Amino acid sequence: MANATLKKIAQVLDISVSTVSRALKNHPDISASTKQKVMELAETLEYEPNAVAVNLRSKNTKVFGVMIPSITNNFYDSFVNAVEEEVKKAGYSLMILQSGDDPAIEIENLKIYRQNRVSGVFVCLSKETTNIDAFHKMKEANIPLVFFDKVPDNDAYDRVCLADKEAAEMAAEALLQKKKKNILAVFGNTQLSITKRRLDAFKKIMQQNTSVDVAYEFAGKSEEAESIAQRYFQLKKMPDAVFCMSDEILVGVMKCIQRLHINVPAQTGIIALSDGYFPGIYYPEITYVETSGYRLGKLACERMMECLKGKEETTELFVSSRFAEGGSL
Amino acid sequence: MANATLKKIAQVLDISVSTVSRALKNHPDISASTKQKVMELAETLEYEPNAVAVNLRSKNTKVFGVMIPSITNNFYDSFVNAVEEEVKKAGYSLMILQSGDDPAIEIENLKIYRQNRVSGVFVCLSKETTNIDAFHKMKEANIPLVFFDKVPDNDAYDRVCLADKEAAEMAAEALLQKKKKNILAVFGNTQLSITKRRLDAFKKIMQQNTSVDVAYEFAGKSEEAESIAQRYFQLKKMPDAVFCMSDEILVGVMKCIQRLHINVPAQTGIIALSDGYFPGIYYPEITYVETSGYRLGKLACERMMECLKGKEETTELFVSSRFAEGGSL
DNA sequence: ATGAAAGCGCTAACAG
DNA sequence: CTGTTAGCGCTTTCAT
Repeated sequence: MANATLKKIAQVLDISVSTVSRALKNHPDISASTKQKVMELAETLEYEPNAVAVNLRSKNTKVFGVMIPSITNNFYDSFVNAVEEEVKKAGYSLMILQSGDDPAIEIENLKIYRQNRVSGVFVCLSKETTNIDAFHKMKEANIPLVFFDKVPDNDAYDRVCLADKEAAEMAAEALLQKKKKNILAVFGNTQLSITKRRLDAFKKIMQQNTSVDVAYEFAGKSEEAESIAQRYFQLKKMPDAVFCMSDEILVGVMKCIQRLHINVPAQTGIIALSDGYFPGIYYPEITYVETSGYRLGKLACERMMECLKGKEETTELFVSSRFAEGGSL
Repeated sequence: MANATLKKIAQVLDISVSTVSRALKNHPDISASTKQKVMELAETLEYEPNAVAVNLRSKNTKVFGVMIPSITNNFYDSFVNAVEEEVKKAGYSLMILQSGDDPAIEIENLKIYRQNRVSGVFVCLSKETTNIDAFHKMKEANIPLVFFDKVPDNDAYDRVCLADKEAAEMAAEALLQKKKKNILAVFGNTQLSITKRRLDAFKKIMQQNTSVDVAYEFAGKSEEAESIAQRYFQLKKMPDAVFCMSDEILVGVMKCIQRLHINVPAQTGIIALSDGYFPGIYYPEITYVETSGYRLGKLACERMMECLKGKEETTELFVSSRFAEGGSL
């Protein structure tokens, strides 16, 4: 007998709906005998509370939105994985919407979140987003927002980010320590704040050391990274190390390395910023500085929970980096 | 003025709630002038219907559940990606829950789906699931179920699957055509129905050709595949081709190939069953038979939509395979 | 063309 | 200890 309701139980037992409601919640007011009768009947009727009704009443859906450019991406995956794991403990579920890096869809999605009265939204901005007015509406609707990874340049919002600066610095220092002199550094889309932060930090370290040659290149996709690498490794003076800002770039560079049968680390060293999966699929494994989507997810959850508790001040939080020795440098 | 309601609009305009409701829906009964007034006010008040209330009333949440072992998996990703893309067109959203390959969590998750009165659930069984009684309850609750990939062995359910048989056959035939004589065939967890189907089909083709030597091995994870490959490639008589049942296995095998500096395809050929991303990251690119999570997602959606329209008979549907030449065979 | 009323399933203030 | 009542926001007969 599926889809039993409080009303049905009340009718069978000839008591009031509110008594049933309270009994099921183990309310102290209700007598033990009534409680038992109710509980038993609920059991046999396989009663399950209607979350939709509860939501309407309580004005709390216990659902978080997660908006990402695309779910087909290792980094966002592990973020989502962490968030799902974490919020489930508090009885929340996730409503995941992809923006496809399209600001118009992004706005659409926010509307869906509003209409569904989600308890909060985790958002990673699309590459194309420049105007964040649409996000103000969420504030007005009292829906807390926690931005992650691609975050707006605006102190009015809560943001959790990778420690891009720190990570890029660690990688740069590792390169210097290994006495690399002729480095190819491949970064991603220059539009992105994460690219800028990583680039600035990397450059800063490198500039302290004038004896090192660094070529800076930018690739939006794996294929571009591959052809950039191809170009550099065909020079008479091959790079003695490559820095890859992301997994996507690493994958492109490594394809070139395989194509040209370049020996790592003998002929050239490789270091990447990565979440950790891709560095492990190559031999030798790639040395990387961890930028963990998983830990970012956990941090974002912490922050979200604080928002729910009514924290007012917005902050920008960072996930620290970790150096992981592979064997490629 | 966020969170306007029909009631609020009605009060301001001094008309009834039902009129407002109708006006907003462009109901023919309502006069043009009233409609206009209502629409305008709704606009300025930034009225947005409360989906929760609508759901309660209509008993239709317009949310689908998606239950997968883990979201951190390329194949499920592309499945989810396709589903999200597709159902959005019909105004549905997704509630994704991970089972972590734990049957107990699976049951928990079903409960969450029931309580939230989702319109249907897409489910990929966990590796460990043997008893599917818990899924019967969903039927009783009138929540349609569409199983995908790891499906129960039970005709009472709707299932959409990869054409495992066909795909394995295509790969086997490609190996024969290339005159490979000493093949290492690595499959996944023997418990899984998908492993069985692929293995059976592959074996059947191979057995028709007695002059070919095939070693069958099984690996639960990438690392195991790697060490299996390692073992075989250290034999005096190296395999002249490797068949990889999945991306996970391919990744493991390729790591070994890199470690031992084996030349592909000169020294050994590689062929895989894959969704297409991983084969493309190696050089030469890996020849594979496509088993697309994306297309599976689309198919699953079609089936779900039919269920919603009240189709009674359950079916098992297959996504056809496609041969993709890489250069590794 | 519009309104009143009932109800989706649940909770909680108030009353007894 | 239990019941009555009201209401969350919306849709939909049924009247008028």
